[in-house]
Amino acid sequence: MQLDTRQRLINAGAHVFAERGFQGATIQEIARRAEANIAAVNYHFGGKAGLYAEVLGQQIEARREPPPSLADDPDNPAAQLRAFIGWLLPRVCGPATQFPLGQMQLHEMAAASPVLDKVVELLVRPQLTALREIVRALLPSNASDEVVRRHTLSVIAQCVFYHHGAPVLERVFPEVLLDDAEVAALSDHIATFSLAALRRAHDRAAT
Amino acid sequence: MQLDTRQRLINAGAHVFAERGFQGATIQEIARRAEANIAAVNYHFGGKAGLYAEVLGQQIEARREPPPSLADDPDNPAAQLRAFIGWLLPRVCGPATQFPLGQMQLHEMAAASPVLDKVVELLVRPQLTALREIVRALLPSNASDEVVRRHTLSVIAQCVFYHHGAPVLERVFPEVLLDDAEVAALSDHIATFSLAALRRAHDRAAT
DNA sequence: GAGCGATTGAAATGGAAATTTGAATCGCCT
DNA sequence: AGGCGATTCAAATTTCCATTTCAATCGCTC
Repeated sequence: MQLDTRQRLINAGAHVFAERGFQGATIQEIARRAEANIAAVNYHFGGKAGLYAEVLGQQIEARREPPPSLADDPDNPAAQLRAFIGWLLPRVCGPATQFPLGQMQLHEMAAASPVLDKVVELLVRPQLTALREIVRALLPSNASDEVVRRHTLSVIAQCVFYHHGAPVLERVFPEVLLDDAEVAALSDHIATFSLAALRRAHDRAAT
Repeated sequence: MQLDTRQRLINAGAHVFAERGFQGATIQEIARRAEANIAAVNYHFGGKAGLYAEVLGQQIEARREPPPSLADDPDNPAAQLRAFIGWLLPRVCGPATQFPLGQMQLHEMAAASPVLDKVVELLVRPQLTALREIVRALLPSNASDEVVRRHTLSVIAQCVFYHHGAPVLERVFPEVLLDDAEVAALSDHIATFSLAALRRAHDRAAT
């Protein structure tokens, strides 16, 4: 069945904004892909900015499920870390067509706009908070907030790298294809790598 | 002393392109900051694109020193890893005014252009190759290329994260100031974290 | 099927920004 | 000083794109 013009514009906008960012996108291209007239953008959304806001709102809404948190299984933080990474990685490094939000965020980071604040508060901060509690449970109980923060960011860094670094990675390692199997293997590697480092920090503090 | 117009345009262009990217930058602003006439851009560089290429060329040239490599001290790969991270981190997360190339690369990654290829070949690949040899020396000798690559990327990920993630990080952790002392502490953390993970991978293979 | 608000379409309008132009000025050499 | 190529300047010109306009069409109610 055929979606109405309004929704077709939102879908097309998601792809074009993801590819080119807000500035680089043209409503001509969006309208062409949506098989709609350019005037429809202004009619339905009041302008390019209105469409952008609407696209972002829908994208954020579409992936608002909470991440695995320590509360799910307080006695096994190592398993929770694996679960968290397995949950996050496909979300940040899946194909752009599947998760345009990631590409849009990348554009936002290069040219911050007010909507970046919205993305941070609604998406990034809850994820970071959940991960921090898992990491805290894996570190010695007297670890300072600063130490916990640095370890948390070391884990997150490995996950988002495959997203932020994609344009560079596919040039340096063109043979690596980020399909589902590769993402699963990566998720396993990142969890093992991080747990090894965290365990060692824990052991060292015990001596 | 006063630089000539050509060089003033390149310097001003570096800042403006770093802040706004190629698309977002206007030659009006560049000319204004360089205290030059907009026609000078076309006269000296043939256009905005020509100036961009020239800025990028100078920036790449300015930081072409080779990274610490395993050949410097083949018997102590752990120290080499520390040296490498201590070398790379200030280069990727220093202030934008000091290293505009980082900001420009971020813009490039969000909207890849032909010059990204140049950045990758001249800067990224040599650094990645050097780090890979260090990591290989820290892993069991029978580690596959794939395993070495993943561990290498886990190390790099932690370094570039503070650059790519800066706009988000300063919103989530506004209290963290990336001054020289913090960069040094981070460099130490990343090296310790990574060495712990690598050692553990090595020990596990030995059993 | 007539009327009417909601939507769509093609063609203007307007503004911002890159590029071009041609005259004015500078630096230097004789 | 005078000439000449290199450079700078202000003022067009052109291009690209968002937005507006207004006429045409659709979908629904009476």
